[in-house]
Amino acid sequence: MASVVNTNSEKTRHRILDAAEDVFSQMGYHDAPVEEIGRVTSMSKGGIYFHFPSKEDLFFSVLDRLANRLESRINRAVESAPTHVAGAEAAIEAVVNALAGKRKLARLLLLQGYSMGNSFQQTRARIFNRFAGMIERQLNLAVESGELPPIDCKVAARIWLGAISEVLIHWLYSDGPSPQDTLPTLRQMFVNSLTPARAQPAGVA
Amino acid sequence: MASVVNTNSEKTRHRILDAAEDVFSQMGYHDAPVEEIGRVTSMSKGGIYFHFPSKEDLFFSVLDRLANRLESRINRAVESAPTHVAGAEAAIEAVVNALAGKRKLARLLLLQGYSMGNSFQQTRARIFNRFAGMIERQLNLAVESGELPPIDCKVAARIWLGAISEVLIHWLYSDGPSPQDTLPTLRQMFVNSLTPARAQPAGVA
DNA sequence: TCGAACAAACCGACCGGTCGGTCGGTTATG
DNA sequence: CATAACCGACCGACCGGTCGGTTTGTTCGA
Repeated sequence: MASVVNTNSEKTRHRILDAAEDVFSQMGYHDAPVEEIGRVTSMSKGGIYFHFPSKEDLFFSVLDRLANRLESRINRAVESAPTHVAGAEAAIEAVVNALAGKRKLARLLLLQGYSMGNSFQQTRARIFNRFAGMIERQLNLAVESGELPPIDCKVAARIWLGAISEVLIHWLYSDGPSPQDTLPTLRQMFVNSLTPARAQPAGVA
Repeated sequence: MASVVNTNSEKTRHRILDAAEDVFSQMGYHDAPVEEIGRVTSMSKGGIYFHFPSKEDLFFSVLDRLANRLESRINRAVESAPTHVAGAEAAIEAVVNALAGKRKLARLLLLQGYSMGNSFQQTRARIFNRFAGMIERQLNLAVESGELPPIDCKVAARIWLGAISEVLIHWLYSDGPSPQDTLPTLRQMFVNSLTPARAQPAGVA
């Protein structure tokens, strides 16, 4: 959170980014006219285009800022975990905790970009790869240190990234209870999935 | 697969749906002009609007048809499974198998709708709920029959729906190998996640 | 068997509205 | 007074949907 250059211009940039975060998360990329962001910022469209070269660029900046915040939060959670498995667990938990209760940010990160069309896919992939990579790294460490039996950490990370993402999205769509309620189950299944099961109780062939 | 009324009109509807499937999956909802679907169908925009009341309606029809096909495919897979756990497993596998190698359909189902904006969310939720419900039902049966210890089947189904969805999406973005290669890991982790783990090998607190 | 009469299917020019981006001009700032 | 910051009218392109009109198919009476 350093590197905050307090130029006036820099402050305005932040004001615009804040407003864009709101507007994009509520209306989605496509349905959010730049003028609306101007309205929230009390600034004209031209003013915004003075600070950002294009609407796409503005949106990407918003996403990057959000992803960075989330990433450092995850890192903090991972670092204070006692084991590597616990680290991976903590990473997952951190994402859920960070986005639960903040519908706006969750919507923004998980849904509202797609309306940009195919040029969004690259960015979506980049962001998800970052998070998948963080989980994967923890799993790899856990395997190397003998905490876990050898598994395909790449796929495992992807699976669990998808799991939390879908849990969050489902929460966004259906005004259900907080996704934090699912954390016990999520945690349990996560740990189980990484370690070989006992022999099945009474399974048929 | 019955109820195929061979009216000429009905045939044209199908032709349009086929074309729309192609066009939407390649360009996404928003970036696909109705005229483009007309071009593929060798029909004018007006002609298409004679058969469908709106672009949205057309898109929903395409999605429904696809979801129905997928659902019956899953049902067939589930029915021929020996146990309920195997049934859930088969459901997951069926989705992956059905969409692997068919990028077009996968893109359509998993990505290209979002560009419609907020009115898509309802439909997305409906479709995903259908599939989550199918998995959930199998898990419930497995718990009731004693194949599985009691677990939160709703959340578990959601988790695994998210897992396969993310695996597929990742495949769509990165020109990686077929997602069928991940099936062994997917299967293994799925089964493990449902049954309690052995005591951890050497875990710290 | 033919063709008038009617309807279903289809055409494509056009309308209306939106919105990203531009640019000449105006106001703050140092 | 020079430069950065900002304004907002305007341009140009796009596209969903409409509608008057043409074509194609069907029916039915003579």
